[in-house]
Amino acid sequence: MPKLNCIFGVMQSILENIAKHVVLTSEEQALFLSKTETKQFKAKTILLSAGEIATCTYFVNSGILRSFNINDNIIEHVLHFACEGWWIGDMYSYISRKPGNLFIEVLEEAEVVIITKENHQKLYQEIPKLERFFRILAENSLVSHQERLMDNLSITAEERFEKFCSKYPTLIQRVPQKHIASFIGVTPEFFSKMKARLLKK
Amino acid sequence: MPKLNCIFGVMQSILENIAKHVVLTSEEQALFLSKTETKQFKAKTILLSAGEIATCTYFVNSGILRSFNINDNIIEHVLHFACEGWWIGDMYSYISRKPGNLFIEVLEEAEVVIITKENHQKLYQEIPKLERFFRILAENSLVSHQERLMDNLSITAEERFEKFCSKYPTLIQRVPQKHIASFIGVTPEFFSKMKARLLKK
DNA sequence: ATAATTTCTTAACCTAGGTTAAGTGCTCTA
DNA sequence: TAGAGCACTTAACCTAGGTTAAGAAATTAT
Repeated sequence: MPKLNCIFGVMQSILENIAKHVVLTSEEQALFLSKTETKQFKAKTILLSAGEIATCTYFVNSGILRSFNINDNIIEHVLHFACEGWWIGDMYSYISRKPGNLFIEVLEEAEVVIITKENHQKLYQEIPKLERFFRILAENSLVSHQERLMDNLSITAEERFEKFCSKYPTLIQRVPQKHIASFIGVTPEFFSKMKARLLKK
Repeated sequence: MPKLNCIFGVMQSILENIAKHVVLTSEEQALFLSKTETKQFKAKTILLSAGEIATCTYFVNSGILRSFNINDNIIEHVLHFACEGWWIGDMYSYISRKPGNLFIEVLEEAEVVIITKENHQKLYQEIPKLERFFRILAENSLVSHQERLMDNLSITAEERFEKFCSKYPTLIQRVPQKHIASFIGVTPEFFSKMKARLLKK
């Protein structure tokens, strides 16, 4: 595996991601990178478990992660997928410093940029522009959660599935369909039934 | 109606709200207030309609507003309530500058602090600390939307109602129950049935 | 390759919550 | 103070999606 390429890829990618919303000088870029750590994880690795306090935020350079919770009936619910160029974490636990409800798991071997809460806060002090970046990130995420919330209330599972397909076409091939079912808000059995119904058309 | 008291109340309130997360000098406070406008609205006033571009964000000093959308079947879905000390708006439309899907309506006569997008952006330039404030606001809002999303997938309408009651005890007395039904994600008829069932216990 | 484990499918049956409709209050407004 | 809307309730009936269970297919590990 061409490690150097990967590392290079990562670094570009997270800086590019930031550059979408704020302009950092090259010193600031270097400072930012010095406060991050990049790691490889194999599939099935659990980066965070429910009950733990989330001390890090993750940026995915390659591979796929998911966040999910497990309710009293031992049923998993996928909150989020994150593949190349996406951020993921347990925002509740991260900002409140209380034990969270989310698990974060690697679904497909991944290279992940890790920022600890400590470093994150130092970065806010040293590069105030990052407040703006993470504000915009949170606002965009909020908008997509609002949309998903309304979709769960006002459209059918079939329509949600179609939306998912057009929004995240690559994910369908890459993650087990039971997780997509969960993200959409139906059981794997119903998802399977629904898929068969759609194929007949 | 003691207009001066009201105005004074508003101003305190929004500055107090900001003071929860960032410290402004009194010059900055004055600058902030100079970029806002406070207005009274009667119940049933529509501040924003679906299809329009949201050019303002609202902070509620008194009264109650709600945001909702209307789907193809002419059914309303409440996204949000906002009473004293809450912010409300159509974040999607506001940040994308595209026509939104939300209506914002006054449910109970209200005094509202209005910030236009233009002024908001000037404020970001003149008081960069506000980036931090609105970052934190967006992050908190994100967390509560994530929780609501998971609740809609993993707990029953009855449990959601109980959560609503303990989270927003004052709203139950003040808002027509059909809107609470909608917020929770059930029809008014089912809500009524559920309430009767709960009273028997 | 082969066993072991996941994942996916199918099908019969079940239920939370939706729909329709009719009736009973409210509460504004005239 | 009437009466025109709203807001709420009740009840019969309906359906999207859940549950259970068992087998088939695909992965993964040995």
